[in-house]
Amino acid sequence: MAQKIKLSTIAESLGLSTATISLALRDSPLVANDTREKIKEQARALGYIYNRRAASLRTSRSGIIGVVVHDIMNPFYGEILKAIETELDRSRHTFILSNHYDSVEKQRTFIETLLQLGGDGVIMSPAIGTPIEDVRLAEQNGMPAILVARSMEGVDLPTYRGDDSYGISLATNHLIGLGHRAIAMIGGTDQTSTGRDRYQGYVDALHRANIEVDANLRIPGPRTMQGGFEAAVYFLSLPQKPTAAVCWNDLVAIGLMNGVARAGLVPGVDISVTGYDDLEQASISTPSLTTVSNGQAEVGRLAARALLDRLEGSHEPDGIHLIKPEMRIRQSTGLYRPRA
Amino acid sequence: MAQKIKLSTIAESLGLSTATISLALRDSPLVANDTREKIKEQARALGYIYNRRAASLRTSRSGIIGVVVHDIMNPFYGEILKAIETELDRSRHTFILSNHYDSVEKQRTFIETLLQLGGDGVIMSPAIGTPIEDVRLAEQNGMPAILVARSMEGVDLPTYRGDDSYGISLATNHLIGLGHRAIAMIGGTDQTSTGRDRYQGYVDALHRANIEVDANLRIPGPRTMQGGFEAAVYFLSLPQKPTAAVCWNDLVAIGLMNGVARAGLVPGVDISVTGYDDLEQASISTPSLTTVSNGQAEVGRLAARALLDRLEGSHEPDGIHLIKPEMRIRQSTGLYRPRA
DNA sequence: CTGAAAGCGCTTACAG
DNA sequence: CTGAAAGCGCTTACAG
Repeated sequence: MAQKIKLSTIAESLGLSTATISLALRDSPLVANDTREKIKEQARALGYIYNRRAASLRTSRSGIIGVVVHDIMNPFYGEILKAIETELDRSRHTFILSNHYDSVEKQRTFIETLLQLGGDGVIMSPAIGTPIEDVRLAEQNGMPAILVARSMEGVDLPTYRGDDSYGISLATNHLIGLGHRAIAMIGGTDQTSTGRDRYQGYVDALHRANIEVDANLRIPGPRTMQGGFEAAVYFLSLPQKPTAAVCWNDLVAIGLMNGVARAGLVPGVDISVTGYDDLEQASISTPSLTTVSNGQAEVGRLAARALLDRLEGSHEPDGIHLIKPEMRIRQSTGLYRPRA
Repeated sequence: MAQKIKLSTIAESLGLSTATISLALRDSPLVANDTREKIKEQARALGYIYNRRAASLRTSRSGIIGVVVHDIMNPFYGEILKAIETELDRSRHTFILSNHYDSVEKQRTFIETLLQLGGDGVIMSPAIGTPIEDVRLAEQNGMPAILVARSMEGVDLPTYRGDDSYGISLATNHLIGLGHRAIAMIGGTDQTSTGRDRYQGYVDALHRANIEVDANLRIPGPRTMQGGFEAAVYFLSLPQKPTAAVCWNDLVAIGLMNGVARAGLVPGVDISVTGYDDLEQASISTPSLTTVSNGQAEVGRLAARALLDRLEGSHEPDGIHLIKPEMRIRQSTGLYRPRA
């Protein structure tokens, strides 16, 4: 590797000062047009690489934004990230990504690393059990935080997520409308706000239809395709003989349908199944999945915008911003028919 | 936010010099045990945050490693990334991730950003059409590059990927062994080394079995579940009435099976389908997918190790390191039976 | 075992 | 419109 090119290299080669070079490269109107062009030309010719660390040490702005979610391999988060990426790209921010796999430790390490790098802000879907201090750590060191997909009690941060309780009630009502009565709820956990809200939405919908809530019809836990697949056997063996399942998300629903099919029953005919999220693969599963659109793209876009606005000084109101979910009716749900 | 705590803050509060503080925090043996403990204690008490930008400006090592692949939402890359993450985590490196979506521009912007941040190295799955200069740009500025999943002609970089030609021949031979003769190849592109190698492996396997290669049985393009799903109609309408399909990857295969099922045929019985990659979802699709394990985890792990080794000065040999693929036989392939 | 001083490569008032 | 100088917060020889 050749001699390192820096501002002073360019300055000397042109007989100017580093101040002028610096200003020119950042398109300051303080530099004459001719000079600016000459400087940019020379920078290109020499293969100059801007040293952001030096700049950011001086300005205390790094252009780095951190994003930490449960698992980027989960397409639900993937779709949120894609929207965030699109939004940040156009503002020339670099984003640093991490999974926390619901480990509070891993999440804290990430926040600390981000602070060390001088991150300008962080978008997070907080890990289960995140202590308030960990979020405060960011804020107190001048790094604003925005929450996505999950809320946190006791902090007043801008939070963008779907209206889970309403969304799950759409799915539950849809099944009730088709004549189902023994409706199981599969997946999710009480440890997240999302989990509690969805279960509550399901319970409320049943109540409104005067259907007794049977706690044994709740199968908590599964959040993945594998989880849904494995839950199928247990689901089918329930003595209540449920004819429908409200699933935690599309992955669980698709896994469950595969499990049901493997057991010789036909999903959408013998067993009605709803998903949640409306992932890209929901419409092409077999049968195509009736689900609830959860507005991931909107969540990501709004969260990124909110953070960028904050960095520019304009202060969006704090608190929870709920995205309205929408029903997507496809082939995985059908009229009630009793189990053989 | 309170007063910024820096080394000198700690130094003054303890009546020591910043040099001592710096050494103590990094566990230098030059500092007495008692002093070190006192310093660490005080750093914690004051809520000191290490400024990596300042340190890296001085040492010209940032602890940042960049990773750029086609699309992190594709589980194939997701599995590679997960392995890289695991490996880098234990060496306390931060990794910056980006998709290039096969845009050479986006990829170059990423490399430039990484250089500006003083990245220590980069792991990349090069975008289609990547010019050699873009990779050289990294190397010439002291940022070693490692390639994964795709090779590049004309550069002598360490490259980790599966043996595609051999892998696809395993799948093709398996179908031939079941009695299939009209075997289509669905998906992929001649624009990547992987695409060319896989097609070649398929052609070679047919030749070896004295089966004439029919160019019309190749349906290039699809790389996603959606793509496989959409290809199903065309595939089923081919006048050669193929009874089997070697798919570009698991996603295409699963999409195709869904499309085949939607058309009223039974995948694994009427139409045999093989995938590639052995993603987690391959074993739980309906029917479970016969596929080729592509060693993603191994690719990611080895690539990360190779980069870390290089950063520590030991020089692994350059060139292509092929991971041996393995056949996974499941339910999506069955004995030949003529199409109705 | 600890300290004083220089320097990493920028940007930003301040002069002119 | 351009330049000289200070300083961002570290680390690293060099002294003692």
